[in-house]
Amino acid sequence: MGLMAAVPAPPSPSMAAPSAPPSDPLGDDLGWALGVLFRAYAKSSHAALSNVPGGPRGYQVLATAVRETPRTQLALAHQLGVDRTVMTYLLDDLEKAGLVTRQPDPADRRARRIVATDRGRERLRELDARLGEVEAHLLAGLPDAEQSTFRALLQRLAGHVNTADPMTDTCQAVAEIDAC
Amino acid sequence: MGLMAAVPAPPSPSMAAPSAPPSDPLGDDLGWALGVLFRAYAKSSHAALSNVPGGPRGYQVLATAVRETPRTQLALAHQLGVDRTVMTYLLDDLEKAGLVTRQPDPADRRARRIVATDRGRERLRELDARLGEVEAHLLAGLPDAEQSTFRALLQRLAGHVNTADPMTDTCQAVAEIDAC
DNA sequence: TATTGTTATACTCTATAACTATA
DNA sequence: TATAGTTATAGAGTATAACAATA
Repeated sequence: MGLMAAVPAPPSPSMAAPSAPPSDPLGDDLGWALGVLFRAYAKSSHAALSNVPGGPRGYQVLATAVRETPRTQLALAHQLGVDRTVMTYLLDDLEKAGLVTRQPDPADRRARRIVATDRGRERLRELDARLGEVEAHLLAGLPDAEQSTFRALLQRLAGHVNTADPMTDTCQAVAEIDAC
Repeated sequence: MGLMAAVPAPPSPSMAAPSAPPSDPLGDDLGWALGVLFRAYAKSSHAALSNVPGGPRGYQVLATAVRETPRTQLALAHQLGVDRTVMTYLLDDLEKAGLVTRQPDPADRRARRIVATDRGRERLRELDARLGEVEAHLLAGLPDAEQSTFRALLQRLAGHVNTADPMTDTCQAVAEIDAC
């Protein structure tokens, strides 16, 4: 049983991982492999997104602003799973960089709609191209056919995991833990 | 291009993730799926390891102490990819819990060899059982045959990624970034 | 009174540097 | 002088709470 390293909470991304799977006589090592792959992707995408204020999360905000109909800050925060106070900082920086603007919501004068600027749209195209390279490079160790297989299986798994109630599931899987 | 949420550095584990892949007209969404799966595993394993001081990293130290020949703190730190100062705190807690002991290195009086106690060995067995359940549950959305396929492909990918020089690779993948 | 967004404060975790003891 | 381990300090990043404007 491997377990990816440094799972819990890297405040500064301690993305270092064990260079070898902890001796696991029983065979496979899902946690370790998953952690290695995730960290590799996180590291590469972080580099690919050094262009965006806020890094990966700034990218997500920008992408949502470009691709979906304008949303309020709070809606954006919920959708992306970040705190609303963090969203404020993120938007401050993105707006300063001229990639998005805060516009008054005609229906609610408390709220602000986040819309991408032309510059933001253009920037997003660059970033998506870079991310495409990162993804391709991450899978480069596999022949094409197996890349497709892996992507498909991963997608299906993520769909299942995402659909299921996370907390219920966690407690089912680890029934003997009292904290649940 | 999805990109898992909150990639960079959750000081407190902001493990929240977008509940849906950012609209991606081009099809697949590797980053999002990888992030969802990783976070699900991180969350479940964190719960499964609430029993160990230091959480997932405490588990790794314990597992290494049990399964490999005794190592010095510094060797452990390098092997697991953590700072040596963090290793001190980790070992303080593990030793306080009676799971490992610091023993003098006969060859170097500066160094300490980390060895697991009987209690530590027993605890590790429990934890491995729990992690096994977590892994099984994570893959439960796939039929058995495809679980094996996924595990095998993931393992191969992790092997490749881990072998390649990470920094060189990152810069190759994102050639236009000056920071490299 | 409740809610959107902002600001200020405290907390968590990590990395940096300074210190002790050995080599 | 360099290294193993410890301790103290500062830093990055998040969450909590208090605040202003509006509903």
